[in-house]
Amino acid sequence: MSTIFGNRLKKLRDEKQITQRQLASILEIDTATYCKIEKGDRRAKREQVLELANTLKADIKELLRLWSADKVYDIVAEEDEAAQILSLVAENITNYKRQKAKL
Amino acid sequence: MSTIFGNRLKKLRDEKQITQRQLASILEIDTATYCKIEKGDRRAKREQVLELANTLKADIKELLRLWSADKVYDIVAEEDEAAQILSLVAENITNYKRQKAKL
DNA sequence: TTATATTTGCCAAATAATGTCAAGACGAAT
DNA sequence: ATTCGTCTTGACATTATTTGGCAAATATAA
Repeated sequence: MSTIFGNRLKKLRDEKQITQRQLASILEIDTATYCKIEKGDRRAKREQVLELANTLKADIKELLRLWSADKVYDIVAEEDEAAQILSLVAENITNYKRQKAKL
Repeated sequence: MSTIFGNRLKKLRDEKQITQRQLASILEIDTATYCKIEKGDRRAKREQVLELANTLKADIKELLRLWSADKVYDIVAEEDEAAQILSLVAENITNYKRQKAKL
């Protein structure tokens, strides 16, 4: 699994000098689970991302972006035309927005 | 759910004048299930995509691309910074490839 | 209407994801 | 070398999500 989010999380945690145990406690999960989130073995829940951003005084939008990126990465990394898939999706998103705006 | 793949599938099927029932039979699934795949209510399995491409004489890579795109779309469509997420992933893919090439 | 094709809702089975526990590994002391 | 605290890993139970089938409903033709 991808660790775009986890790596950032660890960096933030190191900067703030907080232990995994402390964060785990705030999220009300086992330290093992938190560890896995940081290592990319488990996915954080959306609400947990918000809680983490809050606790670490980090940019919520940035963390959510990284968190989503991990999910996307895991899907396209397995495909050989990853870049093309991404632009295809970008296209569709744009079209959808354009359509929505027209209404 | 997204229908990038399903729409293409229907188009191909219409062109070839094949019924859902026929395709369902080839995939060895219920027609209802096939219907859902086309409508985007169910996700086809990877092997089913291959089988479909084969049966419809369509470009396997194209179908796989659309199929993956659906999965990605569903993830980023919920986020407000979808485009940024996509480019972030594209970046990471590139970096990874570059790293891999260096070895 | 009658026949065929497509679609929907609901349920059970299969699969995947999440979390905990217990045990192990690593470092920095002492 | 042992102790202490932190971090990591693996196996397992629990939960959530996904999948497929059945039956009924709704089109679409003929």
